[in-house]
Amino acid sequence: MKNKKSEKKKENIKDGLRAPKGMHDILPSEWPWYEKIYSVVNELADFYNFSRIETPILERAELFERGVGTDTDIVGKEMYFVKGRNGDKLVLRPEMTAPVARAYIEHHLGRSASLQKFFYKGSAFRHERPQLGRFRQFNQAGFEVIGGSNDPIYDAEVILIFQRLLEKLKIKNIVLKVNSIGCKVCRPIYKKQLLSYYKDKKLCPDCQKRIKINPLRLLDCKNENCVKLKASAPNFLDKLCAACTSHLKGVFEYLDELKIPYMVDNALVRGLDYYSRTVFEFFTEGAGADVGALPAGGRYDYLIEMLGGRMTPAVGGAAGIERLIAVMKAQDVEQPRRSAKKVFVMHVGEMAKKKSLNILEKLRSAGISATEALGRDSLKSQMRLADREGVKLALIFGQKEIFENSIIVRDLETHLQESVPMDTIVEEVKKRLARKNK
RNA sequence: GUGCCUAUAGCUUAAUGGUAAAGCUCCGCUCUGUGGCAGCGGCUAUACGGGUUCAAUUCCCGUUAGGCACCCCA
Repeated sequence: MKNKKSEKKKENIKDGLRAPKGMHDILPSEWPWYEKIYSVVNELADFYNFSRIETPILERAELFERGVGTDTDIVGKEMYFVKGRNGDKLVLRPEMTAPVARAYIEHHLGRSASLQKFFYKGSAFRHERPQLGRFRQFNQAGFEVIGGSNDPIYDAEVILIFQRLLEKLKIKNIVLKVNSIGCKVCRPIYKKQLLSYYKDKKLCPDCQKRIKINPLRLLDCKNENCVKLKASAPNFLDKLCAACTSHLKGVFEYLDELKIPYMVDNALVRGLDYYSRTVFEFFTEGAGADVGALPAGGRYDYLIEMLGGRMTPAVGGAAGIERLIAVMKAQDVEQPRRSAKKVFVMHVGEMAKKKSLNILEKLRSAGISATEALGRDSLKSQMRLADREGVKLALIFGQKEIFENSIIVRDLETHLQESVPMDTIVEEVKKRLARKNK
């Protein structure tokens, strides 16, 4: 029925050799989206004076166990383990804040300046079921402010940067949710109150787990019954200690000053152990893909200490690149385009083909990005390709031009062409390219 | 990890219990002297395994992969 060849082919490609689940090739057609986002991130980092930091993709498992917490899903069930030859327990980083904190301690970065601002871009890995805007390998860009004081103005600054990021990417219908999850003084007290409130209530199976692991999570259960219970549960915002209350108030004041709209959401609870006080998440509302949290983050005043450093206040957040792209696509943000080559060198005949190599190099060394189709001999097909790529100028070179030591410069937009001396080619091309930009 | 849905060419889609059609793309030619077009020709598919059947791409089961929701999160 079927030939053996095709069966063999199938086994190889369709089964064994595809990319691992939840991990994707970023193909040339996708790169303009990434590049657009990264260029905005770089620009913001520059404007707001954040310096780039890059940490290894592998870290010791212990870093996340201590920093993020073994009870969290991320660390408890989603880490990829990598065996070191010497028995080291390494993991693919599931997030980037703990590694940055580790680097901060390890290199005594707090010594060179009391306040440090970092940004990073890179992949993180979590073994979870892939979904819209959620992958096992995903890319994040984050901003962290470490050291200095715990002034709420830094919380506001981090939020501001992500607000600007979303604006610059033309993402609409942004909703910013802000909450405080207290500090080590008031959180335990609140947890106790929450537990005693829920103690004899009937909970959904999920919440029965939550109450053991992270009682704060009870507040964002979607189960109908649990939602009802929540209504009369104690509200953390009423129970914050004085210091946390005034800190949160400070954040609100700065956000007001910056005219950044936000809503207080006392059900907003971040999953990682290191957060304290301010937590925030951006969402999109209504039209557009619901891909969960967009940029999100919060304050983590205890993390550095938990990792063995000295008590150091810090606040930061991260954005998932793939989620931003998913939302941009869903909201019909215009696809960023790879900038087209401006100049196409065309040849007619063998001799011209050979000589056009030098013409190309001459242009390139003058800083002009030039392309060609030296594999095609028909001028028509070269023109067709140039047209498809949106090239501005065609330089046509054949027998006649070799003889005259000239070259034809054709403007593919105006359809006008003229023959110019070969020696002036760089100037002529520059002149014409500049003309377009006025 | 739990649940639901899906699987036909590179892409998008069609059809059928009797092995498949089209558009776009790609390749070649017309075409070594002028582009967006055209003409002609070409490559490539029923995810995998099993079952029912004279016959399965079609019906059933399993696997795998993908999608979506939950959980959680960027």
